[in-house]
Amino acid sequence: MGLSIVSSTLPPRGSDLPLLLLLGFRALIDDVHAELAEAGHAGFRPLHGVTFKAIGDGVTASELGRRLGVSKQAAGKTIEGLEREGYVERVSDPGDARSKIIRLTPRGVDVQQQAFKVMADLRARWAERLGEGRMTAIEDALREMTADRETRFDIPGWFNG
Amino acid sequence: MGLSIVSSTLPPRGSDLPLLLLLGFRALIDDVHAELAEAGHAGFRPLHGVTFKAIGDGVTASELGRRLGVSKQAAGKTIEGLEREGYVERVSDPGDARSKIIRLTPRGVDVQQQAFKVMADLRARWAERLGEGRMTAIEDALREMTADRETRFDIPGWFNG
DNA sequence: CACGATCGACAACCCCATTGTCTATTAAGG
DNA sequence: CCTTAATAGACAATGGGGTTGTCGATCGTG
Repeated sequence: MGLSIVSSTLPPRGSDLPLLLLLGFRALIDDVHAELAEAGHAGFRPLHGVTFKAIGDGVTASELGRRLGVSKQAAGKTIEGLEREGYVERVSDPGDARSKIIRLTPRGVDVQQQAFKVMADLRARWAERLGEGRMTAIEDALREMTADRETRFDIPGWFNG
Repeated sequence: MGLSIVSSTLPPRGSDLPLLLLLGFRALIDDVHAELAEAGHAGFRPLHGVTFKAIGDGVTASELGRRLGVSKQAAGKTIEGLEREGYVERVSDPGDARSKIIRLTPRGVDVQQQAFKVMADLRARWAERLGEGRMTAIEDALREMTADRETRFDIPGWFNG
């Protein structure tokens, strides 16, 4: 009875690397958003972060949908939410009367800058604990192992299937 | 014009650690599921993997809902899907007439074993490329930095908000 | 200037998760 | 025992978020 925690299907040694990467990612993201919440951006979610990355310097709703792996209508809904909270705005494209360009507002840029700063701070804290050598070794290793992969932003659809 | 790729809000050095961890995680998971698809488990999604982890050696629908951070009804729906594909089964709890225990079928155990094996293989491939020393250094570092965090399974709700 | 493609808006639909309610069962205490 | 509070799972009603489909306006190309 007391051994019920020992599964009949023991995972082999070395199979926990994905979990470790996920845990590390989550730890950082959680810390970032805890800080953002204190800075007056409590409604800002991890998903918004990748949306910001997908927006970049400005995109149309259609293009954003493609990048996020959802329909343009779904992207439009996401935009509405961010617009309501004052993070993004939609302006007419002077070069294309059909398009409206979605871009970050000053408030949106502010969150992004703060997020970047917190991430850098957290990275520094990790480096302090691990040593700068080990820290850069990890980053270099991850860069090397993911060099052939393109950065994709369709996280929810990818994970949930 | 040619510089439009340079954003006006440059991310500071070191702020890409979360992205690197996410990319590494995704790379591994994508490779795992590519292999699983070839082994006759094409319908098996990343979300199913964390569900399996949450199921462990057997849980009730209510407990599974709590672990996944969703309602017990939502957990029930997820179970229905996995049941339909033959990965899990629900058996009456001999010790509690109210409960039905959800647990992996032999087919479910098979996917899990294969997934574990592929993960270990991928880890070995990484180690081959990076050197065993750097590989274990990464794992140790990640374990150290996430030691105080508990493993949670509420990924979708956590990320999407 | 004609034609096909694309943008965004609008509408209808659907899936999934949520809350609320119900019955059966369990566990704890008088 | 017997009462009472808590919990498991089934069922129903609701709502949000996503999808497809359609439309007029605009762009690009030949």
